[in-house]
Amino acid sequence: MEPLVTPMQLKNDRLKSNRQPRAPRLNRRVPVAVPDGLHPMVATKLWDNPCWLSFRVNFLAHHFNSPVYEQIWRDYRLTAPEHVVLYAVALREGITADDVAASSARPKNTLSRAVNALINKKLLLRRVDPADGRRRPLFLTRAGRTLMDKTVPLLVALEQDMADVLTDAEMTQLDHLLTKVILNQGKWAKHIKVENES
Amino acid sequence: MEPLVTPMQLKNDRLKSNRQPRAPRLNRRVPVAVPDGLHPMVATKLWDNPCWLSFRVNFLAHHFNSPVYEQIWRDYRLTAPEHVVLYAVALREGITADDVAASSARPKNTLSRAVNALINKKLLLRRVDPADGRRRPLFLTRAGRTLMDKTVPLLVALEQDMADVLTDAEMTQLDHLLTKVILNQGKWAKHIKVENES
DNA sequence: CTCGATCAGTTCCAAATGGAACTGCATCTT
DNA sequence: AAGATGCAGTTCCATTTGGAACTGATCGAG
Repeated sequence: MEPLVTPMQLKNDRLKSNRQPRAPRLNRRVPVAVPDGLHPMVATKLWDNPCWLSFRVNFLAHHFNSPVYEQIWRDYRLTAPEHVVLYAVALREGITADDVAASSARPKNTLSRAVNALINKKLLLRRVDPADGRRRPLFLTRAGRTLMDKTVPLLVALEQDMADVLTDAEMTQLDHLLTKVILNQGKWAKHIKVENES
Repeated sequence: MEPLVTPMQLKNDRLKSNRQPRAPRLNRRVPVAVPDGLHPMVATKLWDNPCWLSFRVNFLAHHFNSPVYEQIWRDYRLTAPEHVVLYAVALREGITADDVAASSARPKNTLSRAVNALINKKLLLRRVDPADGRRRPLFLTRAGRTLMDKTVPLLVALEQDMADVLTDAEMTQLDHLLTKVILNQGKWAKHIKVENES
């Protein structure tokens, strides 16, 4: 019988983990002050976790997405994939469903359904490209544009709340570093699929 | 009839977007060299998008998670939530399913299922905390530990491939900035739910 | 003590999801 | 110019998902 850990012990024991991190690449700096409400397991994943980057990025993505899509559903009855489509078209009219798929985290059949739902709701317009009969470029209707004028400020506001602790210089830094990693994608996305079982 | 946009035009037209960004807070620096394979819509979302942070973070999370979980499924027949649980317990034995839920992006019923599946597969052990009969602390079996010794290096390797473009100083910077934003969570997570319709 | 509040974990079930196969149009090859 | 190949988008359907209600145990107020 090994000793069990109660939440209280967890809270105070954070530093003597019974599992040493493997292959740490960074000099991990535990911050001077750990906020009071921080769940001890979140602290573990922040500072006792070999996957420092993927945890941070996943955590932020989740805690940004879920409240946003919850509110967009409550207030405007749009599902997450529907809003993804609408948002992408708002950024660039005339894109196709495939363009949305390529730049988002959803498979194309999910987006196909979302596009059709939005067309039914009269928020989106689908034409046929006269130059290439396979492509169906998408456009916002007036109602769609009006809707985006309400939801986009919401997203921007949450982003700004999130990034608020950062100085302008830090925001620029963060933008720069994340962009650099994303642009490097071509070099890492392939590494993983090597041992195909087929 | 508005003019339609073909993929070729899209590729070359990236800079004269027909939609001006709203409320830009950063001096967005379009990088000197845009990589060749970059999908034009990804470029739009990078540099013509008021939500610079959430896009980057979502993009990275998705392009990290999906290949990793695909491979873990192929090679070890673990679902994503199962691996999430196993990974969390490997970081800290004796946590409960609730601790995993609090530090991950999954609801607790999904994790409850994953825990039971892992127990069936003899990878996880669930005891009862004698000090508090409600808590069921989780531990790895020997097989579970062996499995993690194989999958964790995989995740670490992909992370390192991702972060490879960054210098050590930049990695430290990025770690620091993301951590800062996460620790600020208490201040932004609440802002959104204000207009409850009930 | 006892009763209501709370908490960890599970079950239920309607809905969303996504891999794979399919349709139909366009382009390439010879 | 006909067949092969490729691409955008859709459909099918088994599986997963996750909100909500529930169970069973502990805690805490009076």
